[in-house]
Amino acid sequence: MQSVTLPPGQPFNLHLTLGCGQVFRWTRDGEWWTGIVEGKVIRIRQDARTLIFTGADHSFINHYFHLDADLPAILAHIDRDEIIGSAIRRCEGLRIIRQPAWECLASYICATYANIPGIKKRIFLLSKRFGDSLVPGEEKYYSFPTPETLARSAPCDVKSCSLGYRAPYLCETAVQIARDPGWEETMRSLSYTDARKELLKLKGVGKKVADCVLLFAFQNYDAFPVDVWIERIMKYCYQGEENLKNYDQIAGSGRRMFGQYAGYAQEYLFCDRNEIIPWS
DNA sequence: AACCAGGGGACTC
DNA sequence: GAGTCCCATGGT
Repeated sequence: MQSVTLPPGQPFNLHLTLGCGQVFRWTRDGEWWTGIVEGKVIRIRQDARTLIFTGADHSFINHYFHLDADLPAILAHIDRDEIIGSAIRRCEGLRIIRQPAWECLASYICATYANIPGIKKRIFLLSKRFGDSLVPGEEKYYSFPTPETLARSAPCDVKSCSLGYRAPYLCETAVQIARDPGWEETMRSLSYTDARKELLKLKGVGKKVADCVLLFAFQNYDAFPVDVWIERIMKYCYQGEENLKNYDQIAGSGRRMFGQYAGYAQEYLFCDRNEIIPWS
């Protein structure tokens, strides 16, 4: 059992961070969360300013949960009005996780037009079917399958994982990534615009998925993914001051309004969606 | 530019 | 058990 103490003045809320829908491989049991990241089974709970965990080391926890970032400074950047201000108050301590790139890409391809419980189930089935068992004897913990494994699982019986019409997209993208071992490194060397263009070449990756991957896997904190909830929130709250008809207008407005940490604003708005949208 | 298919789980009633 | 919705994309 290891622990880290949060730096003074740095808010962190484990439940919000793991439960807000940015990651799909964590499950909560009371105060404890269990997750699988990069082939490791991690258990973690928060006790006030202390994180208690097994399965990973300090530097991993620090990096993964973005604890090295100055969250109050980030929130000060995006705190431009009462709506985001309320979201910040209600969701304070939510941090954007640094996700493994391939798993993030694959997960958000599977996440298209699906609800979060359904996404979690699909990712679990995919890992169970194609990943490696991490705790022999237990049928719960499997690594996320590599692109090579999925690419080989010809012509993709990935369909057995409730992926529906997403299955061929995931398989095609797995083939593409498997062919390009330097993909992640290349992506990290590109600008937001160029990296986005590369992502959009992949099957099953449209603007929304691309922006999620840029934000969650490649730390482009100015990316502003627009899903149905963000679209509703933006239209409900900012219709008067912005043109918000299509994806580019909404994402562009978000990026202009919230600046270099627009992605953090997006996560806080998404997290607070049930309070912002009165009929949800 | 605007429509529509596609698969299926989760949730509501 | 029907109806609706869901962190959208691809194709026409």
